[in-house]
Amino acid sequence: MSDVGKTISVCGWVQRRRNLGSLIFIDLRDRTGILQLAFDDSTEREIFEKAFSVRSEYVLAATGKLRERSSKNHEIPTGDIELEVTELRVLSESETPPFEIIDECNAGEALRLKYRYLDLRRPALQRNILFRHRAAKVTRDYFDEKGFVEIETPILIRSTPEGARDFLVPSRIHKGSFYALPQSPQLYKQLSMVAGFDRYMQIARCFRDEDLRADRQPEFTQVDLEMSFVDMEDVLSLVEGYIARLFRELLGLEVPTPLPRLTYAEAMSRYGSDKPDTRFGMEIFDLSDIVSESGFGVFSSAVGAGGSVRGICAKNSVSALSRKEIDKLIEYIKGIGGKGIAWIRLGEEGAASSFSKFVSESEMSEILRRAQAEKGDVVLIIADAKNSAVLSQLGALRLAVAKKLDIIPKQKFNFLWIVEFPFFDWDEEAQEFVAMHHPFTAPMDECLQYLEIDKAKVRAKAYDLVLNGIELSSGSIRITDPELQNRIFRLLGLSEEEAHRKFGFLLDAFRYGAPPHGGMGIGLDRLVMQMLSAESLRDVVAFPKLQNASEPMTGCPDAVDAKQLEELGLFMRNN
RNA sequence: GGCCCAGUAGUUCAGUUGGUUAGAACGCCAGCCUGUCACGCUGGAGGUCGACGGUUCGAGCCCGUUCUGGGUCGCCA
Repeated sequence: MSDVGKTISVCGWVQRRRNLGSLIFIDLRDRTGILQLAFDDSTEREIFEKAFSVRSEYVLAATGKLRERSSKNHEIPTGDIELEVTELRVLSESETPPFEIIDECNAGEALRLKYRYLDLRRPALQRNILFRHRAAKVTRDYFDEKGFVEIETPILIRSTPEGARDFLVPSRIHKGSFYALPQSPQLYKQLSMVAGFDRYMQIARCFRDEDLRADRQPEFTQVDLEMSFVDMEDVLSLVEGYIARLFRELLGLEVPTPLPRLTYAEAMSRYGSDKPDTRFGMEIFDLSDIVSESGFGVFSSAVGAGGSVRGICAKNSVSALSRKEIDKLIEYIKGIGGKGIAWIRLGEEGAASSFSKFVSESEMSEILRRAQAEKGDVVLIIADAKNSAVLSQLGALRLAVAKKLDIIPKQKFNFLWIVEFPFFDWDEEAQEFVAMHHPFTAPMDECLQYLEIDKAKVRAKAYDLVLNGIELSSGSIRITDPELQNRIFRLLGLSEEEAHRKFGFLLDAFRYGAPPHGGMGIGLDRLVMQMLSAESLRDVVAFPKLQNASEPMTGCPDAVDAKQLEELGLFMRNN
């Protein structure tokens, strides 16, 4: 190192102190790494004693001369040098932390979140947060270069009771009225298009008052985009450029573009999911034609009732998927609303099946041929009178089996566009068609003719970007034609009056020259999580919430005092 | 709201069929140690076994209730 011999000052936290009697080493840590401080018989007595009294996580300022170590450590970048300390100040003492500040620390998440400021000192989390910073930087650079304008949209907005639950904020000035926190800047970015900012972007905080998951936080960050005078292809290729740039600059990986595409219908029939993980095969096959007349009533009645019988084939899994393990899978399927699983195990000593006594040999061999099953494989079959149930259960089963067999390759990034989403979604409870997307999503041009006649046939100009089975982003081309918009509102059972009450400001805006536009929102937290192969969003969000939506460090949410409630004109019911 | 898993030392965990004084590792404290780097060696402190109730001569262990955390389904246009 060229700096050897120089006198420098450093500040940082004590990672570790090694006391060898008349020789003390301290590993001083800051976010750039570790530097070893050395104290020996040449060190002034007073300083040596100070070094002796230092403990983990004390904050130190040390001055001294950099020198080569007499025995080097090749494990760390600064392993060749150390600081011969001539001045030492303890800037701050530290109590013993509740867990060790090391990457190998496996203290419980709740404890680590209670002391998040300590957790964040761990190099792994420091790296994640810095990585995220760089991702945000690349994002701004890319879209700036493409002519996008970053516009901040409000956090206190009008509640639009569509989709997820809103977080509400009571108004003091307008008692009894509430703001909502945005689920996304959707309406404002569309208004920005009307305002003539034909390329908008924002790294936007979004809020949804729904239950949490490992990949779902109540507040999250989205790279939010909207563009005027574009069609779907423009949006897709722009986002592909963004993804490619991000992976190139941050990971040194080339993401081949254009990214592969699947229609929603294809994704559902092959993977049983609108966000398929394509890092492994195990695609779904249809057995309905083979078993429609089957002696196995479960099969034939499912087909007869308009449903289907489909399966997946788990290659080389006969030892991993014992009957006991299959029973567990059956329990799992029952847990998500299924009736069960029919199975065939192709073991060394021949085939065993849960339904062989009900079907003919020829039927069985046809099933195996369709499954492309060979010795060592296990075929899992689901039958239901509802096609969508068969597919979604097999989709879930496919993932569960892949995890069980550990056949999902790590360090692989499979991007996938899902296009041609259905415009309407059949609501089983209400027995009616409801919007699958927000009501400003445009139907595909060739589907306009079916709007009133055959809702199931209508597809939307909507698209999702999926990465390794996780929905990263979704977007659409919007409706800007007031006539079509009113038609859609009617079809969704929204009266003109109601539509105007909810979205009047947007509809009004569209009367004054609305450019055709479309856009997308890309989940930054999820994207960064995937890029870092992190297990949970909590590894890439600096101050996340627990599964119960609380934050143990600050103790939020919490009750407020009576005066605050009174000012807001609110009262609490005691139950 | 449903289902599954886990709560034992500061932390991560072990704890046999219900049986004497509940253990380990790391961390912490003290002593020894001149080249460590996950330093080493010796010693020490540290526990309402999540809480409540029950069964039993006897409960960390069995039963019930409850609380907490995680995962998941519902939910997330």
